[in-house]
Amino acid sequence: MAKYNDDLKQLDLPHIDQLMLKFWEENDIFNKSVNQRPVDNSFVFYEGPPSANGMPGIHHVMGRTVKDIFCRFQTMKGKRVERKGGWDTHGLPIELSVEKELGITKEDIGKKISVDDYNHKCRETVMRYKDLWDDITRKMGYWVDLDNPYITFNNEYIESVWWLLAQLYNKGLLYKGYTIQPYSPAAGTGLSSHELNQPGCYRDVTDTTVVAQFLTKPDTLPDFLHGYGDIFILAWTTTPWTLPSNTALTVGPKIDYVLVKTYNQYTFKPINVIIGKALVEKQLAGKFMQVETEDQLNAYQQSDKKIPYLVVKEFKGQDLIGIRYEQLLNYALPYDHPENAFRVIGGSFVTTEDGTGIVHTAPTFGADDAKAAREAVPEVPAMLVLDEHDNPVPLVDLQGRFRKELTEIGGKYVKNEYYNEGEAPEKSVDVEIAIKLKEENRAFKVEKYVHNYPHCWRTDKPVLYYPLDSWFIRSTAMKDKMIELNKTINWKPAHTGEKRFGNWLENLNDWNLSRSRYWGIPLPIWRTEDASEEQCIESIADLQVEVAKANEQLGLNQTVPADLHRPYIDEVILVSQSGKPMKRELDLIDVWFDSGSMPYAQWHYPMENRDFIDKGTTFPADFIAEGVDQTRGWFFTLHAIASMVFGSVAYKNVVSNGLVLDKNGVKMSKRLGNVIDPFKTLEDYGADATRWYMISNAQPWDNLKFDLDGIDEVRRKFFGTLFNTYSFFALYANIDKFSYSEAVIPLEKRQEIDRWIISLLNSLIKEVDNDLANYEPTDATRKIMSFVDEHLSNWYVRLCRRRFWKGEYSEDKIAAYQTLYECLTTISKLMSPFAPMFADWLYKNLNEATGKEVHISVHLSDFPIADRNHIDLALEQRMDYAQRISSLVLSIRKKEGIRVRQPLTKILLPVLDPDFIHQVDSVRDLILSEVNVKDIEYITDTDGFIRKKAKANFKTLGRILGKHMKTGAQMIQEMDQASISQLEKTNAFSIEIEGESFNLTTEDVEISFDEIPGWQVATDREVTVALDVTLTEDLIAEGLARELVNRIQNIRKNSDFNVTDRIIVDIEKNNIILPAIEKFGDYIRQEVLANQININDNDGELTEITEEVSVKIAISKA
RNA sequence: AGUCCUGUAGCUCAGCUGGUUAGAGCGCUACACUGAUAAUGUAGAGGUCCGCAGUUCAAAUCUGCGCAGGACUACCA
Repeated sequence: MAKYNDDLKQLDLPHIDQLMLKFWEENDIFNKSVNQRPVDNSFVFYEGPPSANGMPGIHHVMGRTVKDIFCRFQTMKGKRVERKGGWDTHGLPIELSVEKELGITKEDIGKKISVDDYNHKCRETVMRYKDLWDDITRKMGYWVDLDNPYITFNNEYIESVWWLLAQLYNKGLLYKGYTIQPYSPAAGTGLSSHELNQPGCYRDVTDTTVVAQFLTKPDTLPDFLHGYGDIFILAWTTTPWTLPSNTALTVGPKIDYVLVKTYNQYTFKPINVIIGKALVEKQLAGKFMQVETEDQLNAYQQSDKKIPYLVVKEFKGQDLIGIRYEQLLNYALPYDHPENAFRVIGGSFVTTEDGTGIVHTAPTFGADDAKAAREAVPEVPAMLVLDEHDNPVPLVDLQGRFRKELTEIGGKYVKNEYYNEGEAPEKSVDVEIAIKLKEENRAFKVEKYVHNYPHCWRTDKPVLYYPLDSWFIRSTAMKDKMIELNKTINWKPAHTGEKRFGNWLENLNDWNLSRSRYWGIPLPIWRTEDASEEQCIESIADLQVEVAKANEQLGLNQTVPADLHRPYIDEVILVSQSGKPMKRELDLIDVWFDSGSMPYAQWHYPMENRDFIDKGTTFPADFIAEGVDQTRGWFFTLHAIASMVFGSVAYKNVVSNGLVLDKNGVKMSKRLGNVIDPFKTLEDYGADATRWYMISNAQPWDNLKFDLDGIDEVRRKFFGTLFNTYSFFALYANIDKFSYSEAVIPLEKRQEIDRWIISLLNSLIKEVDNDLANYEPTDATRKIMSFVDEHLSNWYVRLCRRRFWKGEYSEDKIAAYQTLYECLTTISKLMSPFAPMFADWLYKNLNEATGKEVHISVHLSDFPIADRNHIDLALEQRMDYAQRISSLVLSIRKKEGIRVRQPLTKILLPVLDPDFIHQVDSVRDLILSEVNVKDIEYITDTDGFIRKKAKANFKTLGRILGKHMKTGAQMIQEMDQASISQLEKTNAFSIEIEGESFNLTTEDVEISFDEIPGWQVATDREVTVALDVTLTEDLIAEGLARELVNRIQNIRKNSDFNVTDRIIVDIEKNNIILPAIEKFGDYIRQEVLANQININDNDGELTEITEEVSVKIAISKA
């Protein structure tokens, strides 16, 4: 017969990994596991594409473990779970690494290196670490189809993306518009936030700053500001060149402001100014001096050293909203709704940290400004004027120069840094504007100020925040739909979806799609030069038609390029309806759009596989999982595209997992040298222990403090225990040749303990199934661990050991084998999603010996189904009693210093509830053998023998007693024995508090045992145990007999006897132990498999039996 | 700066809708067990449940304000 594999003498997880990986590959288990499930019963999973441009880290092992668990689980539940791998291949990191490698900068592209060569280099680089990725994927046991991955740079992929963009375009959701972006005039390009975050970009610079006085229009002032004459609002700026573009002032609605009477320090004219209350002292410092009366104020002379000021009024920002003011520098007016400009509006971003608490707002040059202006009702227009072609433009051109509208400063650069060396004027425009304002009594204060300002990493010159032309997706138009759809998604954890993602959707901005780069998906929009006509291409076929049309009408000879990337695609010229040539908009699209398109583009939808999406076979996903950092990344782009193009969610369940930190909770970084090498970890500890540790230690969405010692603990505690249990089983099953060939012994014919562990096992199946269905992997692992360790190993196996090694191959023995076998195979299935290798090793070892199931791998088997009929909660409860009673008895023994091998006569169990006796009686024998006591006696008549005590049940009483709770609890605590008896008998007791009477029932009072005079007592919640510790001669002899058995067994073991060898024992004569041999000789012989015991002198080992007695014992084979 | 998360024993974590001795594992200390043995059991020590205030008869749990750590987003007149 087939034997249970016992090759491994001790647990070696990395070795098991190797065995299983080889087995899986040779037998194509992954594909089989997918293909054996029906096509029409799919569980859709999307793989978020990693970039193979970087090395895989330990956090990838974490993320992929989460994915793998649920995919494997659903597979075992009968679902077909296709797992198409994918690679993210575009984007800035790839460009940067190529540039670094070639030693070039962006400026060199098209000069030192052609765009063509550059893109080729990107294409090569992007898969640099693919082998390492494939390797880690395999070694960690992550099942994903790496043979047919989607790759975002493939033409098919790009074509699908184009189609999606065209859908958006056709719905009017794609538009070209302005947004305020960091812009480098010297380089003539916008900068991404990534580029701004390069080291050294933010630098301290000294700028001329102005606190300007904006003159309010009296008829728009609120009543409380009437009667003071001219009132100015003070606003501070570090960029005076933006003042001509001012169209609003922003206040914080909740901020306190004051009206201050004082004098202008440059013109000495009396003025009234509005300023943030918290900033009065800061702005009116130095030359200024606070006074208390009008007289003191009026007494001011120009020659005085200090300028007095008087605070006359206080109010909230809210009260200022709506005030209109005269334009500060009237070079130009906004072309659009100029009547809505020059007002006070509210904004939440206003602080009183510095400045005046009122923000000069120039929507053309500040993102916050633009936002506040847009949100105001009515909208505040930006300072845009119409150029020669009637296009709206800001007052500063793309080179960073003022437009001609600004007369005397027109044509000048807004920053002196933008001039070529030696050409900068003495006075910057900032200074010129400051002087002008001073002269016009519009400057409250002008001073130099040092602040941190971003610089372009290519030109070293300051960045301008500038409205740039970009292509946008009008996601705001679909905001409500996205919010509504989001509510149907099951987020793990929920708050990531409700709060983090929900808030993000609430505050959604239009999606800036444009990137001025080279390596990415080109925007498929062609335009005429005057932008009057344009076309969005939705497929290669579409492009072919248009190219042919253009060739014909424009007399060209173009073909559709074989590669849809730049620069080839840029050379294609199309023709407009009116016959004009159209060129492609040079932008690439945001790489995030690439990855958000994967549900469709991975199948080259809709050019192929239309049904996959249209019939819902692969859309939406049932499940996706990535790091929380993808909330606004992949999770969003998937959601946005699905919502906008298909009106659907892209995924129904999403797990966002946390970060993997080092063991001290510090982020892993190369610099700190605390990075964990995933390859080495897997090699040292094996994939299963690593995976199990990661999942069981913390919920996936909590950050994981990764500690290698934790993996080792999991290995010892869980895998070690399970391995030992299996080894134990295999050892005896091989001896007895148990191969599950006998008929299944019905549960009712098995022992109580068998039914108990089977009951627990079925409860466990139910729980684990439930947890996995609800994306709660951590709970599931913890429950499996607790079952294996606490119940299976430390109770079932421990108590049943004798059944396996003792006696004939009886029905009871077979029942034990069947029971343990069932537990082990079931555990192998339950754990297989988490620990696929060990689980399969275990399953195969068991199944190959019995041939019970047809599957050659656990991963081809079905997930166990809990059998309700096998769950017996009463049984589970009484076994719990048994465990607790045993534990209490052992603790009394310990306290009394009585060894477990010393038998005792009886346990006393006080009983409150007749059912308790019944329950304990069924597990009586287990308890007695476990604690080596001969009998259990129940005490029901407690009066006078056992004292009871009463304690309030706060939960029920709280409602009845309310504020009298404290007094009531005290009174119940003090109930005497008679009162307790009365309550028990009549189920009624009344107490009186402050004249009020309350009727209590037994439900309101918890009664427990206090003490049994003269006995050793231990209590665990409602269970109380007393132990009779009297020793008789017989008991002592029996105890010694057991000591002898133990010593002889040790000698057997040390002498390397086989478990089945019969022996002869020689024991030196000793009067103390003689009674033990006389009275319990049979017992001893039976236990140690001795044919005879001789009392004689022998040259055996001197062996200590008790502290007082040592005798020589020799054994030999019979 | 905003949004969100986390804060319980030396360490890693449980603690459901508020209920009175706040738990587990590891580690530590002591003892025991020994045909699962590079295992195992029992016991012990170890906690201002981040702080403060509030709601309540009752707060680790609910509310507010802070503090510390982290993530994301935005970058500031």
